[in-house]
Amino acid sequence: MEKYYSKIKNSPLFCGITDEELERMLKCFGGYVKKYEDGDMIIRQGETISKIYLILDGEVNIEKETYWGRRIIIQKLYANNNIGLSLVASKNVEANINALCVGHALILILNYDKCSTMCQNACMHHSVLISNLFKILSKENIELIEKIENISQKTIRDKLLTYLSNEGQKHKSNIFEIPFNRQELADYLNIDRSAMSFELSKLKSEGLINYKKNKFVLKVEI
Amino acid sequence: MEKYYSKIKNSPLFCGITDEELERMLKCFGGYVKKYEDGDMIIRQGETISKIYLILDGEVNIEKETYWGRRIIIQKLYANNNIGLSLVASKNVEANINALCVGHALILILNYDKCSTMCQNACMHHSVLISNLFKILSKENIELIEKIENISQKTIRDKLLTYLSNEGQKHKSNIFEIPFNRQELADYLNIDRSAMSFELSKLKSEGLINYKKNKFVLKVEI
DNA sequence: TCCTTTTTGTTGTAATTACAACAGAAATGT
DNA sequence: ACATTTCTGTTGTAATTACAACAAAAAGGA
Repeated sequence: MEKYYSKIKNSPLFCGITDEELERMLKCFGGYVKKYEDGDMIIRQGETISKIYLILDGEVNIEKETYWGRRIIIQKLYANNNIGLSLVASKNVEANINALCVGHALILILNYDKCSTMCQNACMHHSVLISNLFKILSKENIELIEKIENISQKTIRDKLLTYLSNEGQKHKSNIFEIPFNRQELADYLNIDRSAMSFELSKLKSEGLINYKKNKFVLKVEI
Repeated sequence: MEKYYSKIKNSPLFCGITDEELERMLKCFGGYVKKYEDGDMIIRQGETISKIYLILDGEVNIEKETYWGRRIIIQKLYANNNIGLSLVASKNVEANINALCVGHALILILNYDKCSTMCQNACMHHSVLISNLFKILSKENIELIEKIENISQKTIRDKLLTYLSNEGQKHKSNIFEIPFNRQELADYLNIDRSAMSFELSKLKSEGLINYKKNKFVLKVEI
């Protein structure tokens, strides 16, 4: 557990909390680290969630399956991100997503019930933590709206250009790597993979973008 | 101002806060009520937001305009909802949406800066408020994911069925009113209005749904 | 009431997409 | 290095959609 302290300390979740406080809080919240392997379900649609999941290492896809069996990728999460945070606030809310491990991952798991009841008045750190939770959810909210913008474009071309432009702005650069392979990107943008590949080629041949595997270059201002 | 107290008191934002506390907090946060008319911009894309907006009465559309000039309706908000809450957490974040008044609306406006600095240690209500903020954002998060589910369906038919099914579940009934007119619903689901009308007619003729104006009846389990 | 405006429904056509099937490239394991 | 598997790109066709143009219905105002 101790070997993860530095990682945990630097997460937005524990931002503004000192080392000794952190140690006490982790005990208080029954914190432990769990390993997941490729394909493992960390959160399953329909479950009731009362734990806070913090990714220490690895990659997690937030997905949904349609009634007709198609996969929707809502977002991809990395180290320092929380999984399903919006589900712990209200008890009796069923998870509306699946959280799937991609490759190996290390997840810190905290008991939010203990966090919210035992510390309500006792811990002065509780207010720092809940303030952090608010900030984290705010960021996630903004990212979800960005995703809505991406997939709300009319054509495959517009979806790609909007997505790539947004990624460029996030990286503050015209050169960046995207976190998806082609099939994942298609499932994220809700389009057919082969049609997407075709459109990417077209954009490349027109000189608007360049790419090799996951590395993209934007040659235009959108 | 006093005449709005009962409305304000019953909002999720001030849940768990007593009457006297509320009065003190409203003064402390420089709270005031502002009237908006149809088409007024409450929040404009690109602005930096440092105020909390609480809808006391009326209807507000959260929208985005695409690069190509098309309207995207992200969500429709009503009394007791907050506008752009995710924007106040981090200063220097530019609004990624427009908030437009639909018809008349009454909005309570609070100064979040005062709320977060002055009360950091002084007010014990601050922690209640920030806990409420977390819960509100959680709910919004879940709704955004639901919207993503709706618009991620492949065909117009699937989008309509998914949307109507989700609305039915929310109302816990097969009979319910939707908050959108046809054009708004099309802009919410990112589809063409006329094509949507055509598909609605088809669903009605097939006996899967029934509707008249905004009142819908689901005749199947989805 | 009548007229005007707004909203909703209908239809045909051009554009776009999904899908399937396959080829080529890259990655992986032995 | 080779075989195998996974990932990416290409193409043709059927299905779906956007768009425009218009008709019908409903709502609102004088």
